Amino acid sequence: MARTVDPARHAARRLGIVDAALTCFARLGYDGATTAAICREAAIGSGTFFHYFPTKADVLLAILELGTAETREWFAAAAGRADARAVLADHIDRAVAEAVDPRIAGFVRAVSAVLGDPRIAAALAEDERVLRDGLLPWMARAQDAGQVRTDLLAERLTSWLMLLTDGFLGRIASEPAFTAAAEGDTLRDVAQRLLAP
Amino acid sequence: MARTVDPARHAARRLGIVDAALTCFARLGYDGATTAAICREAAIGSGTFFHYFPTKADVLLAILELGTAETREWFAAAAGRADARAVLADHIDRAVAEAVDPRIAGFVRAVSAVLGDPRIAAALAEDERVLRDGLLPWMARAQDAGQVRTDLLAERLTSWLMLLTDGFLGRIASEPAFTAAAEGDTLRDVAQRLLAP
Amino acid sequence: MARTVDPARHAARRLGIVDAALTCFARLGYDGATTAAICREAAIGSGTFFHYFPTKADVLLAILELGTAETREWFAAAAGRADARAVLADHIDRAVAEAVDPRIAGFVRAVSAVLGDPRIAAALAEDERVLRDGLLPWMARAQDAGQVRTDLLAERLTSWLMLLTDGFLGRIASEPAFTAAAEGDTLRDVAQRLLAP
Amino acid sequence: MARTVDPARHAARRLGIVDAALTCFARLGYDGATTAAICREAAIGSGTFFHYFPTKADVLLAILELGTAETREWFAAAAGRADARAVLADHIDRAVAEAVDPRIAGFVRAVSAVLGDPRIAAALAEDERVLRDGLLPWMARAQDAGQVRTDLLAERLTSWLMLLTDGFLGRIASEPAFTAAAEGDTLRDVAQRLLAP
DNA sequence: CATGAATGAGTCTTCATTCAT
DNA sequence: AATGAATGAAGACTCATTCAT
Repeated sequence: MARTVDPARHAARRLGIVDAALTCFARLGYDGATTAAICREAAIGSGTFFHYFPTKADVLLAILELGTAETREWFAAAAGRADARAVLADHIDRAVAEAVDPRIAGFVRAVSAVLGDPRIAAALAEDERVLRDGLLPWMARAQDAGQVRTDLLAERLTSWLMLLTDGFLGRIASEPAFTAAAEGDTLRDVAQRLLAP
Repeated sequence: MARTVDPARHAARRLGIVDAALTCFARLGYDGATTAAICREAAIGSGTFFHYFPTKADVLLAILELGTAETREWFAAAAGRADARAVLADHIDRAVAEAVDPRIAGFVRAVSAVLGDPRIAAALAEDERVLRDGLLPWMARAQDAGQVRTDLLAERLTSWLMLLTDGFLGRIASEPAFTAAAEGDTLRDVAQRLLAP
Repeated sequence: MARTVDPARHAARRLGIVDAALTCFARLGYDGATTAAICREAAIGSGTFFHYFPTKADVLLAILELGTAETREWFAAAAGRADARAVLADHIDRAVAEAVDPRIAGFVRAVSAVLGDPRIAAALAEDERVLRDGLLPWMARAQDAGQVRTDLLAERLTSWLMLLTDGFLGRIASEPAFTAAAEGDTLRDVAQRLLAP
Repeated sequence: MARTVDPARHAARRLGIVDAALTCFARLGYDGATTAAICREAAIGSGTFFHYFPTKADVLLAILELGTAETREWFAAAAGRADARAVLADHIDRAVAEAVDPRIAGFVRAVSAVLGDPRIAAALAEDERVLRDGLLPWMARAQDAGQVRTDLLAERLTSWLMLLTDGFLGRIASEPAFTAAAEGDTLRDVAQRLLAP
């Protein structure tokens, strides 16, 4: 009776749950997304759910960590590029591309409902930190290169850039006519206006 | 036959509950803010809470409606002013002033957790509508006066202005170092950059 | 400061509450009839209610005791009559007459929901006892006079007579077409058939 | 993939809850029978209760429907019999047999406390209807055969027969000395006297 | 005397989580 | 590994009752 643990199968199933949870969190909010609802969406039994995740909060953590990892990779890939301003522009593009998945905005909203949980607050802070740490050196370099304004510290400029992309997501969540596809160009323009020397 | 109606006392008590609820919602999120917690904060018994509000959701609605009413009044007071660009600028100032209460940002986050409730979704939509309907004519007038750019429709420019103020609140909620006091001037500057022809 | 306690006014008000309570109990059942509902029906404040009755159960007790007292008086008035069978017949007539108030049947149902309360169980038992003690001697006398069957003890015959009048009330409560007016004659006939030697 | 559905086990457990609820309703009335009390009686956790019944009212409905189904079956089995009067007599016997479970009378009382709930009112009306619809044709046939009196319409005679069996239950509930065993014969006799031409 | 605002004990119900199969 | 029946802690809300005015 050779148990074929098949890690690929395991990972696939896990991802299926993560995806179902993302859908449910986005649609119903964190508390509204009962584990039962997630299991229904993932077409699994509740037992299976807790076989893959010890806690409901852990799926949310997994989603957050997935995002954080992607961000980390994106900046890792950017390492070595020469044009700092271009990296910042590409970051905006990436934010627009991400916002095309309509669940993202809803999910971001859902997360804020659980900031009471310290693990989730930590994961969110980590996500912020990775993004900020990724952006900050490029912002500084762009300043050095005279590509962006220098009347504000790189730290604050970075915050404002993040304000822009976060606000972009928020608008998508609350205004049906406001879509990533239609407003992406304006986001690029506004970021340009924000950063312009 | 001494009627103890005293509407002033009633209103004061009601406001006390609203205030306690705002505090709790901001700190704990909607679901985290149990009615018990709100009652503790307001220093009342649970019975009293439900004497003033039929439902937990109704306090939240009351808070939202208070905000909507304030917005309505603000625009009512603005009616008749001549300089449209100045009205828009004052709106930004108002947003900054409002964001000085650190609970506001947390509250805004908490609300999004309950969008499943149709009454709350409606109240939030109404809040948006009142703000948008208040801003839109001024934006249009400012365009006519050549005070703001005309390459984007007034509707979209308004959305972007709202994106900015919402994002401002969001940043305050998630970044301790980002305060209304310190960043208010930058908000004014960025709005200026957004709108500049 | 001569306090005019005016006992008449007091009694009238008390009776108003009793009447409102009877209406509510009949319509809503004991638990369904909240003190708030009774106060609304009686057009008084909740404070006034508890000014007249220490407890919700006490109004119900008052209603029961009113009924018991009436029964007691009825039998007191019958004392000295000669024709036992006629007294029994008149008792049936009285039961029919009472059942004309459509609230009675509903009230009887409502009471059974509160038999858990020992005071109410006692009051109900007392009501039964008074009725039984009132009927029993007449039943015995009627047997002695050869007016009713003697194959069953007077005690059991009395129980069966009560079964008939209680069942009559129950039917009125559950079958809209079954009214005291329309079925009173049949009740008299069936009682006659029950008791016939 | 071992499915633990085992419908037999499920049905058994469900029945156990129904039985415990019947006991509690009979002893404590509907409102007095808290879900906690029922769970204690059934030796299950509160969660289990709501795993089987969405609502406390639903157990009561289940009990009622069980009774209605039994009645339906009884009349289905009687279909085709020749002697209508004998069917009516057997119905009386069935009523007596049913009344041997001392909880039945208490349960019947408890139900009347919840007639405010439209679902329960409907279920009770359906129960009545099934019984009446079952009895009526036999009563009519018995009249045609000259086995029962014809001075009252079959409908009214049926009501009176139901009055008798309901009153029988009521007496059992309120008079400890009045038992189904001891008074069953008298019920048969009184029914005979009621129906005799 | 009359009132109704305030109270909190007690209820039903939900839902994340465990565990035997 | 996968399942879903069982669990009980926790929460929203109701309502009889008290008491200051």
